[in-house]
Amino acid sequence: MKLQQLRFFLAVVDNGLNITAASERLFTSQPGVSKQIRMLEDELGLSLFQRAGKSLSSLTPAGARVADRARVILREVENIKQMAGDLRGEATGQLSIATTHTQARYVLPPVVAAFRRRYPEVALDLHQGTSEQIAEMLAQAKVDLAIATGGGKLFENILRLPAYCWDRTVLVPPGHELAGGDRLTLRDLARFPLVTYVFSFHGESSFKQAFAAQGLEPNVVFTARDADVIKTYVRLGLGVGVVASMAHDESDCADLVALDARGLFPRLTTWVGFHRDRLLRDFSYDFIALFAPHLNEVRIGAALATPDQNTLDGLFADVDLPVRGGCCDHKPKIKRKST
Amino acid sequence: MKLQQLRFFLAVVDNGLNITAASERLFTSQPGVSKQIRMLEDELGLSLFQRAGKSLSSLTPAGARVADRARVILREVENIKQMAGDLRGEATGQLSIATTHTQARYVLPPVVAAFRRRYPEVALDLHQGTSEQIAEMLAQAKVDLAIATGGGKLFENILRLPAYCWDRTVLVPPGHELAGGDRLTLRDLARFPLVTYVFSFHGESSFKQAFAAQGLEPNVVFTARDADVIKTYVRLGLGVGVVASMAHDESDCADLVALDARGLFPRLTTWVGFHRDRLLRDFSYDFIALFAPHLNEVRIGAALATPDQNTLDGLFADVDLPVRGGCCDHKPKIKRKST
DNA sequence: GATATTTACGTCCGCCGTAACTATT
DNA sequence: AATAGTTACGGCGGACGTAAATATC
Repeated sequence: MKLQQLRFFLAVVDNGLNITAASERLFTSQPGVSKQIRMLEDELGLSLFQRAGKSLSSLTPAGARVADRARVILREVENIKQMAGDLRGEATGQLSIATTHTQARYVLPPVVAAFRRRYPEVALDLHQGTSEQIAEMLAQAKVDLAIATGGGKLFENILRLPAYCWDRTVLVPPGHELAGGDRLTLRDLARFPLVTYVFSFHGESSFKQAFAAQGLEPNVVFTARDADVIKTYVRLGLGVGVVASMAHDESDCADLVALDARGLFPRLTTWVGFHRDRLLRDFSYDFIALFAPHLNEVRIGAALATPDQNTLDGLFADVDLPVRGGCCDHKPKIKRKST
Repeated sequence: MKLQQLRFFLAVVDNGLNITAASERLFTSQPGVSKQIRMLEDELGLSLFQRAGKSLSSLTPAGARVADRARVILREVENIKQMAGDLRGEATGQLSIATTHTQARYVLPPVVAAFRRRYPEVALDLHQGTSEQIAEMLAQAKVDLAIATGGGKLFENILRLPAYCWDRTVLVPPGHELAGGDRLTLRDLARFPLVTYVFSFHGESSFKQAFAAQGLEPNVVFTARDADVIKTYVRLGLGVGVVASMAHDESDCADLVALDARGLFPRLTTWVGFHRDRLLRDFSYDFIALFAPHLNEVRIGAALATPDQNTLDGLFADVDLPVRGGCCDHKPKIKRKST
């Protein structure tokens, strides 16, 4: 058994059982892939694929089990290579991060800037996408880290570490009836056409739930993937904007009025996540620490030692997660232990 | 990186950093091993060994970490091969078991006989040794299963499944003062010279503790590794024998009197254990089930899913472990659930 | 007929083993 | 001197790529 045989085999599995596609991704010839797979099958003495004539129609049960094990092997090979880079003391390499527009546009810029200063030799790839796309990229190991909010079942086998919390902020044009009024209520909001994020599977559904809990039905007239688009339409007077608190910054103050919506909607937690079994480069952990200083080596080590995501909360009991918002950022602080 | 390079590397590590010894074990030439290791080091860009001139003096920290990962890889390769044997539906192969004399001589014979009837094509290797030797063989993956009693820290990373319980039996020659007397006490035993097992690190120390708890000091005049030797000396009138209850069978009744020692010493549990991460052949699980019928696929699966040996007890809460003794064997039974 | 896989075959890299050499005791 | 490891080198197997054949749609 050769590592290459396993690599070829998995490439075929991951490319819809298409040997030609797999060979192209592997930058090798198609007959070579075909042959190595036959040789692997011969050595193991079993068929990995169900064949319909010449083409592969499906994985056999045996093939599926071999594929699972093969993934472990190739992951560990990858881990050794990553480790070697760190042990050589090199600060070169690549760090790929999947995240949402809000993070990439409003939260990560200073983090990325600091990271690039510290690691000028590391190529940083920021992949932007929906929760589903982020989960997909992480599952396929196309990215090292994910930074997102909510997500529930999408992120199985992913270690998610809480980074910070945020609320929503309501944006209206200057002079709008809601501007300068009393403390905002959901009832107020329900009276106006709303402009907010596209509803995805993840936490955003809490938007509608908050209204429903008070017997209200929000009048959402327009949704967009990112806050910049939402703001544009709010400026046009199309409606009242509801965005993530981080998405409101000083530059908006000129022509938009931000209203505090804390308490109206449930507070959300943005996390940074990665595959439990994939070893990250040292600089990746540094990136995480730059992004969320409480996520230091010790805490991440403890989190990795916790087998289950659900029992992880206790680890962060002593951390007062920072709450981020355009005008009220504050640094994370560690709770004093109650005596 | 090639699997062979990892294999060569680990062989050197496991042979006292002696390349020649490693090459012999690998049935290949010494320069080949030397070269492949250099190539692995070149590819990873780091030294795996600390070299003193030409010879290897120690593993570098990097080498140690690579070795750990490499072991995972080769173990998974091994697992794939084992799995292939099962998936082919073959009932051929090898099953190596490390165990103690008592098990091999008194407990396993009927199990082995039944196993051999069912799997005539499987070569069964029984390796007999002390607890320490058994732990060693299991740790080095020289055996698939271990069957032993006690052992505490010796068996880290080993999944130990309780198989049955046993007490000690006291053996005396016919006509001995203790024969036919009242219920035996430790005080009685302490009055006579005793013949029992060699004290090892494991549960046997409970022997002395039982006496010490009553302020008694046993007079052990002779110790042996196995019950047959002990019986021989008891027959010679050298002293009173204290053996595992399984070690007394009908053939002894002619010239030895067995006295029930239940309650005098703590009850011991014999377990069957194997490496958590090593995949066993199907017939190995069948062997376990033959040995301890309550250790069926479901329970072993549940035990494998339990990350920690210490939290494993709950899994067997509903099992009434059989107690084995020369004259009072009984089958395991499942406790009725209390309503 | 277009697409996809296997078979066939020639090239070349790289692994292996022998032999000679070097360092260490 | 004996033991252990590296360097040198020739043989050979096997991996790869091109080209042709074959099966599938």
